[in-house]
Amino acid sequence: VSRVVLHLDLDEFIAAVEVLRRPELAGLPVVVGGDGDPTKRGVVSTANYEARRFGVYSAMPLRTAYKRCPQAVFLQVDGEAYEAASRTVMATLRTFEAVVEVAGWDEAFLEIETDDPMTLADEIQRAVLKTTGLWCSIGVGDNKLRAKLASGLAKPRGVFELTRANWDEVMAGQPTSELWGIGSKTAGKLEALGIRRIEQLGAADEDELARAFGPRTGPWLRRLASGEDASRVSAEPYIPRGHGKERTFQRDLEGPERIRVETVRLARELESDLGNEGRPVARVVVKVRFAPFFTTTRGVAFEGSLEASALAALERFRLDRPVRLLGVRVEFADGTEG
DNA sequence: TCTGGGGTCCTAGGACCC
DNA sequence: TCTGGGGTCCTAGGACCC
Repeated sequence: VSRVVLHLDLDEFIAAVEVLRRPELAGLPVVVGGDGDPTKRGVVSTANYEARRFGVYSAMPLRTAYKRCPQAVFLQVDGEAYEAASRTVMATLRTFEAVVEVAGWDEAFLEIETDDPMTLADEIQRAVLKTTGLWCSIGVGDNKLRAKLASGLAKPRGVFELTRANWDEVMAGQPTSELWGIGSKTAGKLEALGIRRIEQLGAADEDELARAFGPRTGPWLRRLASGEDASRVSAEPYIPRGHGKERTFQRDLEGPERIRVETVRLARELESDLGNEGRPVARVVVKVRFAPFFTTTRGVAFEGSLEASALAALERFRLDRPVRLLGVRVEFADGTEG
């Protein structure tokens, strides 16, 4: 018996939840994002596979999605519905003899003892389908990193095993951006150093990486390329470091007074989100995105009230241009750093 | 009428202290 | 007249992820 790590990832999660409660949408392209109006500012949260065939993907502006697939059904994001579906999925996973780490609405890691992880993964996949009607893909690995990458390779509705044994065969020739944590910026910077494929990153000079990416990130990038990962699956409840609320306005805000009014509104909404949790707030940070798309932040130590602190932070901006987005965020004083 | 909203972690520079 | 080096904390920005 050996310990394995599984990573479960629900397939087209948000779109699948929507189709589940509206069976008449089955087989149609469905795009979930914003308030469901594809002529407004907003992006795609999830497109189902039918919509992806038209080139519609997560994070794409809704207006672009609409151009590519005007016949799609556009739906508003309904966080509570996804939250409820997610809870059922996680409860199903906890019926197995495993350490379960929730890693977002539609993802979880499981650490479990088994001789036959592939069969176990099949069982889990069937159990989730049975209790929720949702399909998932499961990666089997010898650590979290490999399990996570394996679930991507398993999609859709599959199971895939990625361990030290087949790492090179599967990953060595892939572009560095396939790794979890390397996005387009880092991939571009690596390419400028002549590093395109994962095997090249694994063989790269650590000092050169440290110079280009910093003392921790550089060596970490090289470790990623090896597939090694010492982090543990943990069932410990997660303690958030902070909480924020931000809003993109359908029309840019003009003038400091409007901006102040909306900042106060956000601060009050955030306060009500925080409820009576009573966690002490250390800092309040205001984010301003000026038109067309230039973002800066300013923060102050918490003083008096959330509203007063947010206004104090706002005072540190020069509000001489139209504002596209405002955000207010708190950082908790009893955070878990250290 | 490109470019959401919720987060996390790391980096670099300046302040400050010894 | 010239001008150290560590360490830590704070802050804003960047990159990434879902």
